[in-house]
Formats: sequence, structure tokens, C-alpha cells
Amino acid sequence: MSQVNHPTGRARAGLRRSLLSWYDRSRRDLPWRRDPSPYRVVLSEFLLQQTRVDTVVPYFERFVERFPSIESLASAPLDDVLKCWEGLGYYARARNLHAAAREIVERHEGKVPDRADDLSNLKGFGPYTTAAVASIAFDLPHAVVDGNVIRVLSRLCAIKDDVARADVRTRISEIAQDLLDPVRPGDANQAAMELGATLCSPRNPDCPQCPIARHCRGRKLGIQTDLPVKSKRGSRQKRTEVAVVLRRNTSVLVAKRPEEGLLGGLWEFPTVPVQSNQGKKDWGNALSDRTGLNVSIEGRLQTLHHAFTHFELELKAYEGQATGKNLRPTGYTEIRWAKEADLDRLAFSRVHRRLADYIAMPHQLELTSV
DNA sequence: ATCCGGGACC
DNA sequence: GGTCCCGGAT
Repeated sequence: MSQVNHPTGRARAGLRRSLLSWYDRSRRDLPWRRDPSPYRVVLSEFLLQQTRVDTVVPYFERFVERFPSIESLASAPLDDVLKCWEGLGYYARARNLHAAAREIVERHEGKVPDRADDLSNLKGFGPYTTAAVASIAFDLPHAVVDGNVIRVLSRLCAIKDDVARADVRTRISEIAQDLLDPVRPGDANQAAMELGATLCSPRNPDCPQCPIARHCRGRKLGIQTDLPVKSKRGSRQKRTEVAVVLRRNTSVLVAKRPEEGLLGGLWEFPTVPVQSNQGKKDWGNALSDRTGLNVSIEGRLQTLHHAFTHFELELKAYEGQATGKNLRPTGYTEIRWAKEADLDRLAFSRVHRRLADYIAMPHQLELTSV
């Protein structure tokens, strides 16, 4: 059952040539492609983990402006990096990027290592990012395997097995490595991903425009839109939390989440999980425990919805009153009264940023927010 | 309203 | 295989 069903010999040479010449004609003009210095490649690849190009571009521009070099990134406080990352999601990536920059400065004289095994020892460098940086920054022949490549190759080779399986992933990696153009590995990798991101899209692949359509077994069999086969993700559970906006003069109470775990290191309005049989009294008690103040819940502001990977959050925001002086965070690393005008300086998750924007100007936002 | 796509790390 | 987010498509 190990028959070769990907292009070899002259077909492989033709496929490489068609893919690269399509890429040379059609590649998107992206900021990190204009100057693919190792630092810019590293930065772009971290930003691109789990995130689309269009979303990343403005973040990339802000990052290179704010942190123009590895050294400037390494010497910055993590809070500054998180602030720059705010709204992008998967905040562990920001922590990993920051840690990797520090490792590069401390152990590699500030130079991004130009060998795959050194790269893979850096924080946040998994198989994909290692191969991407090695090939794009240093022209080393390591094939990348990301979601785009999996889609392109499962179609090209008509792989009908569940791509969640480890053995199927291994097979796809081997095919990617075998097909990789050894002369221009960085461009060949980017070409494969670009093809997946543009023409070979998940729902409506534009096969007539595809430079390698004549090699594609999936298309020949008419099953391209059924590939790749992946096990379905289960339905997401729902969670409900209550957040409280506590004011004192022109300040608002905000708290910082622990560095590890969900939304690690981000600020938020004090929040507690709630059960359906609880009321304002219970929420106030829980928020008192969390903050060290004596909290009572008053009027409802808004209910916000937010989707995480494996649950959906319903966040009920209330105004409240607090008495007491001593702030004692529980389950937070820090808690403080912040001037409303200073909320912009702190890194919030999307959902708490929306709440912050709402309390700053409720009249502009109350009609449009959910 | 719901689903889907996208890597690292444990 | 579970934990980590958000935007865009449907």
C-alpha cells in the first residue's frame, strides 16, 4: 500500500517549474517579502501562526516600527509585546516570540541561527516555523507543512485518509520534502502556501487557474473539494461569566491574568464564572473574593459573546459598587485602579477591549454592539 | 447563528 | 489528543 502516487521524474521537474513560475508572476506584495531579513521572517512567521495574511499585515507593520530589531524586541518588557499583539489571539505566541528573541540575543549573539536544529530549539519554533525560517531566510531545503500545504498535497495526490492521523501527516511531510525545489526552497515553500491561500482554497478551488492542475489527481477524480478529509471538531460548550466595571473617581478597576493559560498576561475587568442558579449577590461575593474589595453588582451594561477554540463565552457586563481599600487579587497577578484614559495602554483580549471601548463612549457603541 | 481554518506545546 | 483566539464565510 506504499505505492508512489506523487509526481516523480520529469513530472516532478515540470511541477516545480510551473509552481515557481506561477509564484514569480502572481505572488502577493507583502511587507516581509520586500526585505526578507531573518528577523523580519521570524516575526512574520510567528504572526502568521494560525492567522491569515490580511490580518497579520498591519500587525507586522506596527511590530517592525515599534521593535525594529531582535535586540529591541528582546530588551522590551513583555507587557509592551503583548500590547502590540493585542487582538491577534493565541497570546502564547507573543510570549514565545519574546522568549525566542531573548534566547537569540543571549545564546546566538543576536543573530537568528541559520541551522534548522538550532532554530527548532528556540521557544515557539515547532516543525512549521523552523522549516519556514530555515528556507525563507536562509534558503535551506526544509519543506514546510502548514494547513495550506496539507490541502494542496492531499488534493494533488488524492489522499483520502484523515489528515489528523500522525502517519498521514508523516506521509504528507515526505511528499512535501520530495517535491521541494532544492534550488529555491524558500520560494517553493511560499509558492505552495500561496497556492493554498489563493487558488486552492478550502471551498471553491479555482482549478482552471491552477498552475499544477494537470498534475492533480484529486481534480482528475473530481474529488478536490472533498479533500482534505479531517475529523470533525465537536460542538463547543458554552460558558457564562460576569465582568464588573467598578469606578472610583476617574479610575476603573482592572486586573491582570496569570502569564500561563487562557489569555495569559492580559488585563481585564474583574471577571468570575457564573452558574445559572446564581444571582447578583453570589456574583458580588465571588468578585469580592477575587479583588479583596466588597463588591456589589448593580445595573447591567451589555452582554458580549466571544468564541474560543473549544468553548463559547457569554460575558455579562455589569456596573458595580466597591467599598474597602486593600486590593488583594485572587487568580490575578495584579489588580489596580487605572485612569480611564490609560486603558488604551494596557493589553486586553478582544472581548474586554470591546467592553473598555463601550464604557469609554457608550453612546456611539450601544447601537452597534451585540 | 454557526462553522471553519490555522501551529505549538503539554 | 486537549489547550490555546479571532475573523471570515455561510
